[in-house]
Amino acid sequence: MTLGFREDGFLDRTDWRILALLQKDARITYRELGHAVGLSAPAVAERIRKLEDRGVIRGYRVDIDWKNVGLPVEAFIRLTTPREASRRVSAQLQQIQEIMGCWRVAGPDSFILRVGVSSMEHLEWLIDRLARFGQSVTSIVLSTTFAERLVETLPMDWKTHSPSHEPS
Amino acid sequence: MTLGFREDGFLDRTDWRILALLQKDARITYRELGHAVGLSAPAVAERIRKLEDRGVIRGYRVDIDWKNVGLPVEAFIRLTTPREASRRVSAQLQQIQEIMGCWRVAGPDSFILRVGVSSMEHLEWLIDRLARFGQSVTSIVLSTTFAERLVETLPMDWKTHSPSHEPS
DNA sequence: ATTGAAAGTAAGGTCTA
DNA sequence: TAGACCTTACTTTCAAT
Repeated sequence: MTLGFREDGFLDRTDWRILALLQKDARITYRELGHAVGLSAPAVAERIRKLEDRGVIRGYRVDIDWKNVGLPVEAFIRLTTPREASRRVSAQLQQIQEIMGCWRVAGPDSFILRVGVSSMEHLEWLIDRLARFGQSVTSIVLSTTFAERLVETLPMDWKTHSPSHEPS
Repeated sequence: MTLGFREDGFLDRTDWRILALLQKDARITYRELGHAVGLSAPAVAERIRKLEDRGVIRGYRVDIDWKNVGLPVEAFIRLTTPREASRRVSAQLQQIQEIMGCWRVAGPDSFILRVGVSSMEHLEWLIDRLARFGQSVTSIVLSTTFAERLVETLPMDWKTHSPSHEPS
């Protein structure tokens, strides 16, 4: 049975299969993609074009292992700044090359930063550099369980089963 | 003139230019890439193959805007678990679809999670589900300054200028 | 379905250690 | 001379009208 056109109001089952394959390998050809989902290459290309137009697909990125390019130390830094400074701080944080990701968050912290550095000495330098924006707390990454989950469909079962029913 | 063979002991200038272009668009053709860096397509393909073999390039991923696919709420959750439980917890966290990224960190926190959910109610459910692993602190993302920096070369100037010399 | 573009393969040239 | 790196030419596969 087919089932599942617009299951979630947005993407049908074929769209999700295409997205799953593109998450694994964004350089896959339309032909292979079509073969995998049972469509012609032009049909797949058209679907992908629509996903791009709708803003679902933002682009395609190479996945670089920074620890193999001289940035072996990774950390999260949460930064607390004076509330009124956040716009200015945000602009300045963008100038700092070591910051790989930067999010403004609600709560006592102002920003969460994901950083990549070449050494502990380098990290120390970075923390000192951030000091003038406010207080920071650094958590050095010991290991990455996963940095990017493969999402094959929306999590939809959460309403049906209660957390307390799960096995320990 | 060429210049820059193994400037940093790892990648030469051409490798970095290729990586920069692949970060912007991982589906760019070898021909375009070659044109941009002044090489033939097979030469570029060969360089990329070597970067893959060396583990610098891990793969190619589609960049999906999850807020356009039914996951409008993003948050970071730091989770503190009993030390001895971390291996078991790590395995169980992988089963939770809502967790988009999961890192084991040093310090008082055990894990940092990046999650994507469909609603505040969904987030509440997730937090409850995480409760049995230990204590959690949730920071809801207000805005993303940037989630993935374009890295065009290694940050190498950090040793030369002191943080205190920067403009305010 | 046809046609141009891209990828993959093979053969050969240059430079350097 | 061996190897790293490049080029051109050719064949096969892919994308798009």
